[in-house]
Amino acid sequence: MAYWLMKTEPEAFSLEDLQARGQEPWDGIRNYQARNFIRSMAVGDGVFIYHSRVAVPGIVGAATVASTARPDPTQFDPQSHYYDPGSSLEKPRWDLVDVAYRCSFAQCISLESLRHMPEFAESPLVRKGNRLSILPITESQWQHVLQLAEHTEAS
DNA sequence: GCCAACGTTGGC
DNA sequence: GCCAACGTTGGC
Repeated sequence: MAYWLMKTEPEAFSLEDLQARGQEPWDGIRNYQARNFIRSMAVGDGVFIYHSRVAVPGIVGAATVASTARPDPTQFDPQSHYYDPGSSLEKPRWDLVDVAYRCSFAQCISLESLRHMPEFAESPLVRKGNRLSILPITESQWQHVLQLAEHTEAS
C-alpha cells in the first residue's frame, strides 16, 4: 500500500467533478517523473487530491487508485489537447490510472499549513518552483493530514 | 495576470 | 552532448 498526491486545477477537473462521476481516468500526465510514479501505483493506493492555481491551494480530499497503469488514450487523439505526435499505439509514452472518489475534507489543508508541518519539511510539495503533478506521500504524511482533516470536520 | 522556476526541444 | 530558447506550471 502506497500513498500519492495528485494535483489538479479545479477549473480543468476538480474533486467535485470526481465526486460527481465516482471514478475517472486521470489522463493528461505528460511528465516522465510523474508517469513513472503512475506506473508504480497499485489498486487500493491512497491519493490526496490537491487543487492548484486557486486562491488557497491545498489538499481538498482523498481518492483511491482504482486500476493499474494503462496507456492514456488522449495521447493518440489529434483532437485532444493532450495529443502527442511522438507517441504511437505500438510504443505509447504516457500512462494513466483510474481514480475513485473517497472523500472531501470539510476544510482544505492548505499549502500554507503544510509548510508548517515537520512531516512535509522534506517534501517537494513545499519546495519553491516544484512542478511535479504527482508525488509520493509517506505514511506519516498521510496519517497526519487525515487526522487534521477529521479534526476540522468535528469542530 | 505576472513571472520565477522548471522540463523539454532542437540547433549546433 | 551542450545549452539557449521555448512552453508550461503554479504560487502569489
